[in-house]
Amino acid sequence: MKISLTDREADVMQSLWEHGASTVAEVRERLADPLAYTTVLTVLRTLEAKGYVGHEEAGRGHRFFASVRQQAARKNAVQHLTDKLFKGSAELLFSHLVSEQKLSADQISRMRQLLAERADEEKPQ
Amino acid sequence: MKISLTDREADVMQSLWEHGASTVAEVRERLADPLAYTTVLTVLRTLEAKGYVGHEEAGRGHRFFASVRQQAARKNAVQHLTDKLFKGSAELLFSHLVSEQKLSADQISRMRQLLAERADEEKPQ
DNA sequence: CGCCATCTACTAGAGCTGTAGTAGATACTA
DNA sequence: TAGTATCTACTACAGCTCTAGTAGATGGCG
Repeated sequence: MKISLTDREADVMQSLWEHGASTVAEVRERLADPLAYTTVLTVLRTLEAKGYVGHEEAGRGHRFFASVRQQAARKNAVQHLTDKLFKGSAELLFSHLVSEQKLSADQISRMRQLLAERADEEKPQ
Repeated sequence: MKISLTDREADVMQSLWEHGASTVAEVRERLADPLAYTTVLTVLRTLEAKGYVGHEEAGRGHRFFASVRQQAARKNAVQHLTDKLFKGSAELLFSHLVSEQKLSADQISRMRQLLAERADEEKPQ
């Protein structure tokens, strides 16, 4: 499944991924920007129409929940970025990250650790 | 300067970054999708209005050129993605890349190399 | 019971994106 | 020079994004 989120949709999905099934009011409270109640509802409806969110009855109102995993959305977005600006090369994106982002020594060492583990998996003995 | 490109704009910019100053016809030929001449021109005009592209007279027509660097556009895009889907953490994006993208042993070793160099710079002795 | 708060559904409108047509200028070509 | 190709400028329009208002249902409170 192809997942593509607009900026605002990403904000809302983030809220659902982090806090689980939520009412409109709850999502709204958590958003950094002050939006009208109906605005948040509209975004949720759009997300539902796209199939990324579902809802269940909950007393007076609805409770919305993410029906796609964050991992999947991330993967799609990274793929898209890679295609559009890094000629489809994840490695290019990677080296951009390493050279452009200001990384602390700690971060670098954690990344090296990750890669080392990864390399071990690839080539067990 | 904040750079934000739509999908189609990114295609066009890519063409300019790769091949340097170009006429509309040249850009058009290079695009993967078959677009009308005027469509390409419109995109270039939009890019110019946004300040990402400039042009100079060239005989009968114009020759357009990128006036922002690819590096800058990439940085902006990565930053945006990081903010929207990775809670602002470049490290999180990184570990996603390592664990989700299918990387060859070669790629992993090149990445490790990169990080090793980087680590040396951080902590010279 | 009548009022107020809360909620969803529907509607709306401005701005951006993507694509392209038409008009008019210009230049090459027979 | 008349015709054709090429180019830019201007206009257009559908679809998406973002935001929010209005109407109408429903439930709690005094």
